[in-house]
Amino acid sequence: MARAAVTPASTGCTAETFPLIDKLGAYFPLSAAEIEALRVLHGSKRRFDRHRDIIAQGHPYRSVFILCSGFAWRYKILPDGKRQVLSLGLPGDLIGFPACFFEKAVNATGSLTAVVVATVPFKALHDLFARFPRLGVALLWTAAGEAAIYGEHLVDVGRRSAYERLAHLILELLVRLRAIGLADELSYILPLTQELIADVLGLSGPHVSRMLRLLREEGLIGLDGHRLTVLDLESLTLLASFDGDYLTQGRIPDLA
Amino acid sequence: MARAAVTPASTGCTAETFPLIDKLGAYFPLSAAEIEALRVLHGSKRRFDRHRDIIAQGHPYRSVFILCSGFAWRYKILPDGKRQVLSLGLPGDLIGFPACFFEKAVNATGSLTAVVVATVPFKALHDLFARFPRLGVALLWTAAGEAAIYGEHLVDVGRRSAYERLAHLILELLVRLRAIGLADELSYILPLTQELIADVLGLSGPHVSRMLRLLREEGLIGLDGHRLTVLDLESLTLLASFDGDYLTQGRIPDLA
DNA sequence: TAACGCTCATGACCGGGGTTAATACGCTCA
DNA sequence: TGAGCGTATTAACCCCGGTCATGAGCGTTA
Repeated sequence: MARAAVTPASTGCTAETFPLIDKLGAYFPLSAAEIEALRVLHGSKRRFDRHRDIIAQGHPYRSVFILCSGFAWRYKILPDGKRQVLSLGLPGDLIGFPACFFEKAVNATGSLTAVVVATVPFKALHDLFARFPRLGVALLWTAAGEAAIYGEHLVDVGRRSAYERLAHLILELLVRLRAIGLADELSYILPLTQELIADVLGLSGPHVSRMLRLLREEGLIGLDGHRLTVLDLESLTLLASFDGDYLTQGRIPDLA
Repeated sequence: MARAAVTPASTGCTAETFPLIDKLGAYFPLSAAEIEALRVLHGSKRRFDRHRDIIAQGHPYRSVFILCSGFAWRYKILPDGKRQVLSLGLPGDLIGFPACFFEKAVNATGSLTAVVVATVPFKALHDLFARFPRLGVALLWTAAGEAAIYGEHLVDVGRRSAYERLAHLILELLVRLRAIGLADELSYILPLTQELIADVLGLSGPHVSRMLRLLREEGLIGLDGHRLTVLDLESLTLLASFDGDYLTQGRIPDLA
């Protein structure tokens, strides 16, 4: 399944596609009316350059954003300057959750690359639920998927060694990027700097560098610029105790 | 606001109350029909002794559980035996999420104390959404609250020292338990063993013991058996860089 | 009352990973 | 072509917190 190399510039779909619809459609077959309603939801699009705040901590938001293209991150900065990345947003992900449910956003969300987001007023979301309850369930389903990812990240940071964490993140990104057509069978453009990887995994920059070198020396991965290639999937999977089930959200409850 | 001492045996409401309804009602005023529907949802109750699995990892579930009384935890055990607690369930919390959206539960959920749970078939939840879309939004709201808690836990484990983590957890539990009437102004019965605290915070048992001693020696907390008392709220808050906003989910979107 | 198990306490040891700093390697932009 | 910045690499040092071990306290069961 060879694909043309994905350049960092084209991280995601174009502004004309609807990755969220693709994603929900994979959960259960959408009716024409549902698809149309979701399209309408994408009405007002907005572009951000890289390294901008889409959601600023402490500000009020009455909207959710659908990430149409590009990468985003949710993060928190502590008073002493330490930073922790809470989640990585890929095209098709909903961002602005949970911020929209709070008086003031508890976390900031920013663009990692240039991004296009569709702004969905909370009210529109609520109306959508009223008209298409199945879509409400579907959104709960995506929230469940995110919760599962959080869980693995907690295990990473709490109980895995730096070496294992890195292996786990590499595999998680491989699976997630592959699901949206942004990775080849065994390789992808790493959309993160080492500094950011460190803040995802609760490590320091230099240590990420050390562990990446080790993974290279052990022949588990190849790294050429930002192009990462998994060389020994089996060893990496074992090392990280990686079980991709939490990412392949295959369950289809009886909504017929 | 003095309350009778809460003994570990009576952790939560009786089987006749509906803490989830109280919780949602605090979000926005529920109609009589909505309350009635939620009551019906509590139809089939089930009791578990302490230290049982309510949800076993790898098994399929087509239900959500409302925790009516007692404490629960969601956890993951790694192949090498290490354990990480992913979340703590208090009365009024929904458990079985995200398990019910997966073919096989990705995490296990167990009872910490004796518990009473109401079993809610996924189908019933879906029907509820169809009839009362506002309740669907309300459930998304509770999911948002959980997501915020996860975020803080990630920051804890990733970027705070053991001492700070402990302070943060103590304050989080104070606020959460107070919200459901299970804590006094500044003290509560700690529903966890030190071993479990360690697995929540990504630490070792002995180190939790050391840090608790330090907190006591510094005069920040008192600990008599399992009764924990916050002696210096201000210092503790500063130390943990604790901002309870993420727990007081006060936002009421326009659902009128 | 003794035996058992669970939980907590505390000490000795040491290793993983943080910190700091210096250097090198590209980019982009003049 | 070089200045300047962001990013990656590598080394020296050392501390936080894990591991292992021992023992105490205490409730439960026989």
